[in-house]
Amino acid sequence: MTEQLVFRAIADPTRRSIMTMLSCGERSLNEISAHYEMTRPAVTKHLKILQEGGLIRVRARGRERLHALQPEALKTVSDWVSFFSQFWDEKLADLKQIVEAEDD
Amino acid sequence: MTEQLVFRAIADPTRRSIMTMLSCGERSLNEISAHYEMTRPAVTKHLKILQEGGLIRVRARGRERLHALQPEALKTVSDWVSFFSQFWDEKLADLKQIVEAEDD
DNA sequence: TTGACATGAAACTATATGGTTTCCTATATA
DNA sequence: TATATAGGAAACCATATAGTTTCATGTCAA
Repeated sequence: MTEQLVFRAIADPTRRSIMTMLSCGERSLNEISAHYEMTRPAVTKHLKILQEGGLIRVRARGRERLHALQPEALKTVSDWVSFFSQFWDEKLADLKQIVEAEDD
Repeated sequence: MTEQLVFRAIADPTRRSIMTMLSCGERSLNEISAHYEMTRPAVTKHLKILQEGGLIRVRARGRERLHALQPEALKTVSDWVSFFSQFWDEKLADLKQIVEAEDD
């Protein structure tokens, strides 16, 4: 099941931080790893897990690999949380239903 | 940071399954572990991690320990996802802002 | 075309995680 | 009070995870 790959991907704080960074635009591996204490291969592994969860996509530009956010994968998480949100925010749940109905 | 404990708690499929089960009402350890192949001590560990994430609360009733869902802890996740949802669902993000503004 | 640069890959390590078995304690009840 | 029941605790195990170092490969640019 792919759902698990998303939850696994967002479970690590470094990976969530990378996602935030990529929300500003695509970045090369070097640009990303410059922001962390860990080595480049360590960041590469995080990027691979993000990719497996469908949260980023990668494209080559010359010798660089540019990583871009693919936030639609978070719909999986959003939907899962929404089920429980009915227990703490009826209003939000209702509005969400309205919004989703409009998409039909 | 407590945020990490929530993401850690929901990272495991068994724990997410337990949360779904508890959405129907509080359950004792025996009732919960009856639904899984694993042993009782294994379920106990999952419940402890859910508790550390603030996702469930536990109370004693005689020799039983009743576990109840505390879904408000998922607001942490909801807020985090909402930041990214602006990139894939502007309408939902807008409505969410309206809802939250009403709470002031 | 040679060197510098961006990345990939492999081998290794330490710790976290998810599970087990065994035994102990507390409570309810025949 | 003796016994069954609900759960806690400790010791242990296998695998996954997060990191490292070292070396190889492909591409740009002087």
